[in-house]
Amino acid sequence: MVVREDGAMSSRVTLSDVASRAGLSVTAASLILNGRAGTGLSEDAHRRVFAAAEELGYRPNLMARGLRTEKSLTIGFVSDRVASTRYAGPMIRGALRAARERDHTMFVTETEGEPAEQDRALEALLDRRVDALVIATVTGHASLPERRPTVPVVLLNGVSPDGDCAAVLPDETDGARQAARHLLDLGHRRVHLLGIPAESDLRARATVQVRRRVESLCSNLQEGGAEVVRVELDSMSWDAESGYEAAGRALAGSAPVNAVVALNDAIAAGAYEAFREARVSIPDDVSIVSFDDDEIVNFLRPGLTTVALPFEEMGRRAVELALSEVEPGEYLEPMRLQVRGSTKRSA
Amino acid sequence: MVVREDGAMSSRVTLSDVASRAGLSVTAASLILNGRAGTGLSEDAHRRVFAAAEELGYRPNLMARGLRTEKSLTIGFVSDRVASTRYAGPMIRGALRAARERDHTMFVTETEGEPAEQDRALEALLDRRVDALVIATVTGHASLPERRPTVPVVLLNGVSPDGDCAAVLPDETDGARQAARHLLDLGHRRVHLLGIPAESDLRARATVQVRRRVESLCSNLQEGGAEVVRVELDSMSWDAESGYEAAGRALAGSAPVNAVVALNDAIAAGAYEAFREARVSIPDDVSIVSFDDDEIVNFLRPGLTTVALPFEEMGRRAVELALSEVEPGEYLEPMRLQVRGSTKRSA
DNA sequence: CTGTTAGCGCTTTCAT
DNA sequence: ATGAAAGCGCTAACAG
Repeated sequence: MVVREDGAMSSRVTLSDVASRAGLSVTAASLILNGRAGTGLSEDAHRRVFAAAEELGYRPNLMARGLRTEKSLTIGFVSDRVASTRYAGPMIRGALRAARERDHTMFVTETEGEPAEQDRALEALLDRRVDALVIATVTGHASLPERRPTVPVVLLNGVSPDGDCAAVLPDETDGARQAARHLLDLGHRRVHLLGIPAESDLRARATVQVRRRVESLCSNLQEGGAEVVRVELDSMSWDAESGYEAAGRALAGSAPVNAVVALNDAIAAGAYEAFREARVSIPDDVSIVSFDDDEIVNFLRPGLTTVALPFEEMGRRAVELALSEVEPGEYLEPMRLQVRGSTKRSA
Repeated sequence: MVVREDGAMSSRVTLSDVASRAGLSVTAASLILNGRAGTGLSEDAHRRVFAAAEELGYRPNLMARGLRTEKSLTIGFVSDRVASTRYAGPMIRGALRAARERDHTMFVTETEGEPAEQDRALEALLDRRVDALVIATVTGHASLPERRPTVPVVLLNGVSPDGDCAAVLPDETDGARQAARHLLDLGHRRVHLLGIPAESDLRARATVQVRRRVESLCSNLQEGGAEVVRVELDSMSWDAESGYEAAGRALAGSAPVNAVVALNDAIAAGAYEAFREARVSIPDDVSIVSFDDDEIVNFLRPGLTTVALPFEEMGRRAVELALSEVEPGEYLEPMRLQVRGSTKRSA
């Protein structure tokens, strides 16, 4: 078929090349290279096969193997905009690490939020016989295709409408508890919540993550005896612009602003700006804690105390669960409070 | 083999299922579904095959096809830390889009800068018979394995030591020219360069991109009749911290600071902070232009005028080149000056 | 202890 | 105008 032994015209070394060089059948070579136990093949045969494989630089053709074994050693990672946003990196990194540790390679696709794109992506992945699927979302709203894939599926940072799918989520309830506890421990008894969605939005549009964050924040602060001042946002988007605006409104309000929980880091960044302009010092005049531990906090002075989203661990977890064909249900990953310079004991 | 026709126990619909339902041979079914021209198969046969495929929900097994055709319709994307950094998103996104348009699915791997990891990743990808490889770097230093892969390879944002490989790079020379031109056009005749590497570093450690950026900046400014003040960084890293420090040093220097080029956005962000503290107004007292158009510029006020790195286009380009088996050489992607509020006509 | 044989699902000559 | 048969590279019964 192909001129071998000297590289000339050789396309790629195949198992039968190894076998013939070792003077054995392909079967024997296969058994030995796959370390199959209980096949009484001689020590010598082992040596010869390994030597031949080594010398020839043999590498198995995983498409061929997969065709036979029904295992491709690949996993599919489908995301809405994960590859694009700041949040994305850590999720993908965690997933990649977990996949690599298990000798799997990961396909990454991005659907840009289009459900039709998601269907296409899933088809493409299934056509390539991925062993498992991770469906990630940054918006928090996951959707599954009508016809359920035949391979294990794990949702990453989102829940399925029907909930009959494994879903990896941050433990927002506990994360928010930590934020509340932190301010209470510092002696604060009045807390402005920056970026609370309107009640109607909270019920209708907010993700379950946000809902839990808000609820846990309120209940923990109130139980701790603190007054809670809700400051809603003008726009629905949690960005620096609206954080700036909301903080300004808070300062103009009747209740003095001494402690603030920003619903995410971008809002906090905007609030920093507003406080600076108003000559309100962080943390002397006001303590501020927020959520995410976004990369942008590196640009804030003083350092922002924030509850980190455990995206990397989540990504890793999702792959682990997917490859172990786990049962449906929620898998919560702990959030961790990062204490930095923006919070201080109440005067 | 498998009970079909009613879904019970069926693993997945195969081409022979389609063929038998259409009352034809697999050959015919294959020919028809692949739209092979010149095979005089009847109109009716076509109809029956398409109908059968549709009804059964047939999807080809791409591993099987690939085994036969030696084409996997996949491409491998190997990166040092692309999936983790802010720069990464756009590169991956561009690559993903280009791949999708060409019906390819993309494997993504991350080597975390370890050469050994890169070798492992390349092996894994080659074992899965990717049709092409894109090797991306954010550090700008690409390295290729000893034994060159047999599939087309394109370097993304890096050059190979030996240069005998296609490489996609930003057109730094022209980007820097635009930045210089912009300040000159605004009437500035003294420009502080923030973040210039020391001469020795520039020669030894800097990437070709940085070298071109610096050289083009200097030569264009000088040709335009401007005085150039080089402000080096304390540390080698281009971050906000060192930008802050360097800007402070510039202000303390003898030459008044009226126009600044920061070598990247992070440095610019640090400079913003230093200027603010020194009560130096941007853009009234000082104009500032930088490079990258990083996401962080969203948090800066006034908006930062910056020369955008065309990462998305570069990612797209790399995939396009890889799939068209292009020749070695440099492929430059144009950079674009984004004018925002940080630059103003010289007083 | 080792080899023969039969596929995995697909494409592709080559016959008919 | 259609089908039989071979084979991509691998694994896994089943015989010797």
